[in-house]
Amino acid sequence: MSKVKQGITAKDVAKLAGVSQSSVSRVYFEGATVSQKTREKVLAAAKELGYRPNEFARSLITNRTKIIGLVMKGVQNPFYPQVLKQFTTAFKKLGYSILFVYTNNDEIQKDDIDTLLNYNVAGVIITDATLSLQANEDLFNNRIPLVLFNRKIVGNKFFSVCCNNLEASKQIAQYLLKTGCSNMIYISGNENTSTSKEREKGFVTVLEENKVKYKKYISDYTYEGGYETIEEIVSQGKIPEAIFVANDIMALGVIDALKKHQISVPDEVKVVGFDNIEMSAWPSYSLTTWEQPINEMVKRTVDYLTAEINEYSGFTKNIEIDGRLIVRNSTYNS
Amino acid sequence: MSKVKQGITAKDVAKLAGVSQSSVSRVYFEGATVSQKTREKVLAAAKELGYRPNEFARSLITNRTKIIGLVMKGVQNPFYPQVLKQFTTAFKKLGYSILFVYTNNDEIQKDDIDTLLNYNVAGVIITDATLSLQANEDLFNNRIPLVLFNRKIVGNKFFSVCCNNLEASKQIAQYLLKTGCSNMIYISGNENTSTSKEREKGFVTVLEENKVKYKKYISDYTYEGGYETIEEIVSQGKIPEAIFVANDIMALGVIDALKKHQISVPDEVKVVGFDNIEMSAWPSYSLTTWEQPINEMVKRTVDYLTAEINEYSGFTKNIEIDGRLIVRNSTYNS
DNA sequence: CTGAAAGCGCTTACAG
DNA sequence: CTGAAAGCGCTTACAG
Repeated sequence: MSKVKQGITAKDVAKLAGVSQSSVSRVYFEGATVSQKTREKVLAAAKELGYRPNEFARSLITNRTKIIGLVMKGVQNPFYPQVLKQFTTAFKKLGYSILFVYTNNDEIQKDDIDTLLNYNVAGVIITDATLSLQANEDLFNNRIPLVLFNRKIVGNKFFSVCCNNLEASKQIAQYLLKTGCSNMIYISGNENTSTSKEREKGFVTVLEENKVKYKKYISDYTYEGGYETIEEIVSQGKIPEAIFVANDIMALGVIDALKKHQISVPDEVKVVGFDNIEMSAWPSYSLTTWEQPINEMVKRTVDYLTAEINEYSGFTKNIEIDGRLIVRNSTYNS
Repeated sequence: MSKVKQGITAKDVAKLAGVSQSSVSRVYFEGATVSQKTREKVLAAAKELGYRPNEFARSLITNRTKIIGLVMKGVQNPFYPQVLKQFTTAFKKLGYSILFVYTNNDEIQKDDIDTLLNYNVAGVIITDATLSLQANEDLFNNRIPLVLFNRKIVGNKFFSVCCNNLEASKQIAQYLLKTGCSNMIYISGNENTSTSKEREKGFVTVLEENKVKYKKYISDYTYEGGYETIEEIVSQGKIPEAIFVANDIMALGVIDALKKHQISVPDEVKVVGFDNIEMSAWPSYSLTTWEQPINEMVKRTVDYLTAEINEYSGFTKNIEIDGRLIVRNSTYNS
């Protein structure tokens, strides 16, 4: 335990600048008033000494931090690193840092949140998971605003930001109907996720209205899951005319498995994904998909959190943002 | 600014438990001695009140934190999310949290590091970038241990952890020679990176020893970069017998571009990548590549940092860990 | 083993 | 606009 004190404090700067420690503090505290002269003297002294205000002392008094806790599960799905990048960039501009928590749980538990509470984070984002009652209570009691990103919980007890999954999957069904398909399959993600449920619901609703046959296969939002589902479908000899896959990364597995069995996409089977991850545009896949409006989703999340940090209201709502269909070769032979 | 004090402090717990505030502190401070009776009384009271030690007050005194700063550039390359996941998991077990910094710079600047210094992080990892002199000086002056992960700077002034890029690329060259190729291309990543330089050097050294013709194309470690480089090569009519691509994500772009021009892999051109990202195993690519031993690389990084945190020595070394060649269909038609 | 007290480096009323 | 002083919630010598 040899860490030595850096030892340059506001006191040191004050001495060198010939002002009080309070004045030094005021220079670094947004909103405080200092004369131009004092400011200059302080900044000069600070620069000479290499002064840096201690965030911990600061937070101890203000009981506020400039840290946002970001809890993420699916780092394996390229959609989420993109989300991570955007959140980091957006919050950096606002002077916030990201405390990153990786989790394996579909439902965030108390101990995943504990770290964040210990650091008294200003806000929490959970990107692809929900959270346990206890975990939520801990956040609530500490008045820490929370956003569920790309997940929602039934009811209006959380602020969530998703794309409009229901409407999106309806439009996907309508698009596939228009291309003349009449025998379809839905491949789900993890069944307990709101995204998979809603994408199923929208899709199925339209198919049933149009009296079109469909079948559902349960998978898990991974490439391997998509791949193996096709193996199962092929082994049962139940190749449909179109497959709606609950996310892109699974859809890539679906396409690769179909290729392996020399089932032509889109001639024999049309495939539609969801997310518009970078890879869906790669020529090996050229996947028709639904673009999630990440920019807008991130913006809404950031706006809500900064507002709640500024003045806590506990306001909750399920925000849904429209995306758009991106047609590529997996449904349309150009 | 309506955030209300949670207000449950060691003092409150002390009152309820009928002990002094110091005793409460001792229960939560590892290494302090408390009697079993006191401990029980304190824990009971703490549980009743929902007490949680304030990390900021703690860090203010100890001048140490349980935070590791992780600076990452290439979140778009699937190699790095995997690295992020492993670091988060490893440090969580040790009670450390990750402060995540995303950067666009190949060379980390002072202001990227500033946040980390403000939070007095216990250690810093930079995964795919180097750092400016000033940034390094700031870390050094504050005795904050640093690891360059998957990058190194010439000389021995930093602790870096890489795979053995030189040896790996030599073996890749030897492997390609054995398959009978005699006219090769190296597609580089960003030219200022140590990884790209070393992979080039190892590859070229062996080719020159064997008097084999090669050409170098400069690219940028992205899928698009790989794709466009092939467009250039094709337009020049200079298709080689084998291409060594400095990382996998570029190699996928290379394969897709070759496919587009109906140049058969591996029959007409063999392709080798580097990293062994998940996608390289996907059947659409089946890319021969070099497996970076992420587990071991992460372990060595974590071991070094924890040792330096425990007792700072400033010790530096370039650690290089062996990987292995993974042969797939992009070089070998089974 | 335990308590009273000093102090970490700041912010923030309070006077002037 | 500025300074002296109190205090944020802890850890840590120091006595006992």
